[in-house]
Formats: sequence, C-alpha cells, structure tokens
Amino acid sequence: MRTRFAPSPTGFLHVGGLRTALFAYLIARQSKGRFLLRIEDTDQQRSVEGAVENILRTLHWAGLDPDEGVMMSKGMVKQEGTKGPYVQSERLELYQKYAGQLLKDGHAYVCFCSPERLTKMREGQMARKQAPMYDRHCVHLPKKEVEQRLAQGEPHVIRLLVPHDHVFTYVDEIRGEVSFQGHTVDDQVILKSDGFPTYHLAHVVDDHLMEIDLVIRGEEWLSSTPKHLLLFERLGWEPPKYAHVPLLLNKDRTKLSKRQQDVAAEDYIQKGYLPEALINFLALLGWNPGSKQEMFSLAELTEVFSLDRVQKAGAIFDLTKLDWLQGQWIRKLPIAEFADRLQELTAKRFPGAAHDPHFKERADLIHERVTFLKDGPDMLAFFYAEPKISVELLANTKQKVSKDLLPKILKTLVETLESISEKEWVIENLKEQLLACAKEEDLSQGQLLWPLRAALTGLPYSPGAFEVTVALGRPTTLKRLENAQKILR
RNA sequence: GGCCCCGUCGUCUAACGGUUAGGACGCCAGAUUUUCAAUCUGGUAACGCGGGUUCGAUUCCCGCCGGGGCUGCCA
Repeated sequence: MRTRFAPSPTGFLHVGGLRTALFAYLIARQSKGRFLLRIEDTDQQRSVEGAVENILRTLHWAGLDPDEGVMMSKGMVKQEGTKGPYVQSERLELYQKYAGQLLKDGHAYVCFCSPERLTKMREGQMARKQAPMYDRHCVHLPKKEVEQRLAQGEPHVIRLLVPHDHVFTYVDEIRGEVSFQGHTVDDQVILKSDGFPTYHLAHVVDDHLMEIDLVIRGEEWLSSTPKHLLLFERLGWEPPKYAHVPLLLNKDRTKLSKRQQDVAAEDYIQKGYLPEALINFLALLGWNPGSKQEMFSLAELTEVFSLDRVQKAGAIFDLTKLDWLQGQWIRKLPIAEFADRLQELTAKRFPGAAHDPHFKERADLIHERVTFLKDGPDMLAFFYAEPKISVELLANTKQKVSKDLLPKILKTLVETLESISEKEWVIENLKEQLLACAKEEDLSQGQLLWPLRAALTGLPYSPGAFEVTVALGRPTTLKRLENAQKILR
C-alpha cells in the first residue's frame, strides 16, 4: 500500500500530525508498501522558512523516515521518487491543466466575484440563518463574456460545479458508511486567483498521480470528502480509500490547541521524552491492540496495527500516561545505551564524567530511579563534585537520627569502615560489617545508614548507602565522613 | 443556524444481545525498604437521557441531550 503524510510547512510538526504520520507509516510498512512525504505549500502566505527541515528532522527522530517524496539526505532536503515533484508549489502547471479540463468539460466554472461581494453574500445568508454557500452568481455568465473578461485579465477563480441532486456515499476505513446530500455541498474554489490550487484540487491531483491507495488524514477533512470524491469522478479517476482519524483534544474537549498546551512534537523532544515513549503514547491514543499489551515498539506496532481498531471519538491529549510510558521505556533501555546517552549529558556539567571508567556502573545505580535523562546529572553529581552537607540533612526525624546522636554515629561509621581494607571493600562485606556494627551499637539500620548515605551524597534521596559506599571507594568515603564530622563542630 | 462525525471509570480504552461491565494510567491503602524511586498486592471509579425491538440491552433502531469538526481564493 502506498500511503502519504502531507503536512503544510506552516511551522513545527503538530503531535496530531505526528500521529497521523505514524498511522500512515505503519500501514505502508506492514503492507510492504511505501510511505511518502509531500509538502502542501499552496498557501504562500502561511509558509514558514525552515519548516520542512523541522518536519523531516522530527519524523526522523520518531523513526518515521519517508521512503519517497521529500526527504532528508546528509542534512539536506531533497526529493526522491518517480512521481514528483513532491512539493505542491512545483506542480502548478499540473493543477492548472486539470482545472482547465474540468472547465472544458463543464464540471467547473470561472467566477469573478470579489472577496468583498462574497463576504457580503455570506453575511446576508447568515443573517437569514441560511448556510453560507456560494450563490452561483457566475455560473450562468455567457461564454463570450467570460472569455472577454478573462482576456482583459480580470481576477478570477475556478469553482467546482456540484450537482445538487447528487448523493455522495463512501465507506470510510474507520467510520464505515458516510453520506452527504449534494445540495449541502458548496461550489468550492479549486483554483485561486493567484494560480495556486486549493487543498481540494491539489489533494485529488497529487494523490491520484502519486498512486496513493489510502489517504489517512484528520477528521477535520471529513466534511470536504464529497468534494474530493466528485473531483475524482469528474476527472475519471478511481478515488483512494479514506481513513479519517479522530482529533486530539484539549482537556475541555476542544480541538487540541497551542493556547492550552504544547502541541509541537518538538516541545516533547525538548522535554526529554524518548521517541519510543511518544510514539507508543500516540499509538495508544485512539487505537488499541485488542490485547492487554501496553508497550509497543515501532516494530511491534507495525506488526499489529490496524485501522479497524482505531477509535471514532476524539481523545484528550492527557500526558499522565505518557510520563508512565517514558519511565517504562527508559528503564527498558539496555544499560550500555542508557549509560552512553547519559554520559554525554553528564559530561556537559561535569567534564570528568567524559572519561570516567566507572561511568557505566554509576549510571546503573540511577537507571531505575530516573524518568528523564536530563535528571541524571543531578543524581550523579556527588561522584564528580564534593557534596554540600549540613547538619539538617545528616539528622533525620523519620529515621530517628537526632543531632545529638550524630557524633556517635559518625564515629562508629568511621571506625567500622576504617577497619575494612581496600580489598574487602565490596558490597556483601560492607553490608555484613555495617549491619553487625549497628546491632552492636544498638542502632537501627536507618540510624546508621541514613547519615552515611547523606554524608556521601549530600542528597535527601539517592541510590542506597551500600551501593554508594562501594561506588565511591574507600578513600573518598572516609574523607567525606571526616568532612561530616567537621561540620558537627 | 446548516451539514457531518461522535458519546463506557477523571484519562486512554475492552466488550461485537446474556460478563460480578475487563485492562492500563492516575489516585488511595498495604507490602518491600537505609532515603527517593522502582517493584508487588489490594482498593476507588463508567455504560448521557427517554422510548422502542427482544425472553434479555452498554451492545440493534428512533428521538432527545451533550461534545466536536466543517461551513475561507487556510490547510
């Protein structure tokens, strides 16, 4: 199956767009077809510089690289494929040609109405509580007059002539049968006065010429589908299948908007979400596997995805589950990969981390405790910088460590640990010795271990006391305990 | 206003006439524990309303209500 994603380069890639792209990608992959990327830049005003690069980069991040059309190669945007160009502004003659054909066959007509007249017309219709629709003012202009005005270069558009007695019915891949009465469908402009096509004509011409089998797009297009169906019919082409996916919603169930929360995929990248997590989350918004499985890699999705399990209703874009998935995916990262990614990040704060031979073991200590990679450096800070410790931190009510008790505890810790040689400095042994010592001194485990951990890390929470003691090594451990003793005085 | 789409826990969802309406996230409680997480166990919570059809409706039909999308020479 050939599917496509066809964004407008009007800014950053919207998460809803990313989801649509994901679905199209999955269908193409699982049917061993192709996933195309086409740029819909027919609105010159709204095109934004750099938007194409950004869209491509985001798709790449998500693992959804297109295999035909507009793509990225060595950091440069280029087009690949035999059905191009894949940028609509480069296909103008094509649209004009087909618009001319429709005109010639009487399926479309030239309209000279000014924007002012149209506005006035609509206002009148609304005041009369009528549906705003073009009143066909220009439909019956004598052929001669049309030619004459055209020859004089009068601004005009081309409109699709919609037969009012026509009933449009089609079977949507997600919604089933949908139908519209012809008289409720407007004579839409298909070619603008600047010679650019509107979405409607461009979509039909391109998806036919690019041999797209299945159009997956947002639900906002559902009500324009009859126009597209008519265009295919009038051009003598077979229409593709359509799948209108439900919209992503704000908390108040309105269409997801920038006003209420971050909608650019870019925002989520910057917040540190893993592509695996975002993709997994997006897939589960509006689609379900029909099983109890919650975590899906892109490969697994390709395996089991199907449009008939896509929800009809819109889904609120609620991030709580995304955070959970993020935690799941980060813990699922193999330790080597987790360490690699974290090392780079940590080295930016602590250059020493770059060549730390023990980095992997250290990273492993926080693997289960971290949800975002960017929280990692803070959690590893005590390995690369002297921790700031205070009496307030060393004492802890919950652990029943009072300030009065601290000198004794620290002294005990120092004595016990000093008695352990470098060679015996392994977790099992430390555990055995320290626990025995606690018992001897009539201290609870918490009373002994909280000050140890706090003195070593300077943090209210961190990996366990034994793990930290081993990871830091004997000299550093003893030095930090001495420092702790000093601040008591 | 018109047209179209939609309606199960707070959220994402399962169910395709008969279930104690299931799962996940969240939340709450407990377990574990040297802290924080993580992990495990348990709990909380939903079929929008009214009519039909049927022995039986969350499920099928109709109406209402509610929500959304479209209604541009934007996509």
